[in-house]
Amino acid sequence: MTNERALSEIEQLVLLALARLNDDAYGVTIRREIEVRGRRPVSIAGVYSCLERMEQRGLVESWLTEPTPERGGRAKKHFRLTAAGVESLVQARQRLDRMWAGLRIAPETVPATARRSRRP
Amino acid sequence: MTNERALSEIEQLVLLALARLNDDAYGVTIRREIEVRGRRPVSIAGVYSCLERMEQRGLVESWLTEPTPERGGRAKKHFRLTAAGVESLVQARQRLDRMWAGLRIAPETVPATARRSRRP
DNA sequence: CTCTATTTATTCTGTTTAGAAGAATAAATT
DNA sequence: AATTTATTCTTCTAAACAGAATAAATAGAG
Repeated sequence: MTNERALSEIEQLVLLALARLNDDAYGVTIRREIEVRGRRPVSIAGVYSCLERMEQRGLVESWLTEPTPERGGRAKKHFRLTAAGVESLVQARQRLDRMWAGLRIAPETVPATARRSRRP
Repeated sequence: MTNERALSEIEQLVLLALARLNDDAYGVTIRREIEVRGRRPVSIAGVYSCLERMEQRGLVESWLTEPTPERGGRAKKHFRLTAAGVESLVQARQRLDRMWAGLRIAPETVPATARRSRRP
């Protein structure tokens, strides 16, 4: 059945980029989305090898599109989420939600000075 | 800018386990927390090497505690978050929040098992 | 019109190291 | 000595990086 292996951080970010980019998701735009919105530097080779890996696992699927009439506008390899990809993305999110649930340090309440925990 | 390296998934989970376990955080309990709450199998060697790595980066700190009067209760190496650890944890969370923001696939709307914790 | 330069996009090569699996070791109690 | 809890060690695979190479398109000089 579906491989239960957890997603690495980059795998999560790539899947999330796919979810946002919709029809415009290919190597370069995926990388840009992660770097701009995620503020997370990532190598282009890392993005591609990650995509290839996830395609083999059935989390994403790809197809070639026609060249576009612009400089360097060669045919692109586009990607989209599969149902399994969406599911494992949601599971990764739920896992983190469970781990965060009830913790005193919450992202919205922490400025830069996190309160030290007291002894119970 | 982002001179700090991003956290891997396991690094995040270990830091979150530390945040919850407070004074009771050491190799075995950290692993258990991740496996039970995170439902994420992780090797014990992975936990320790992750901890060592993060200690060198200043994200956690450790100290040895006294043996306890129970079978196998040898001295344990306890860990706690540093301020830098809290900060990078929060940044990792905020990064994912930004990536998730506004996506139509939301954890609470997708599969049947999604249920927010009751906590007003 | 042709040939080279430039741009966008992907793939390849080599390297480092995170993390898994499992054995080995350490230190406590029974 | 045997058992239990805890940590460390050894070996191995593959994820991710850096950077070069390649591919395919248009632009521009002549």
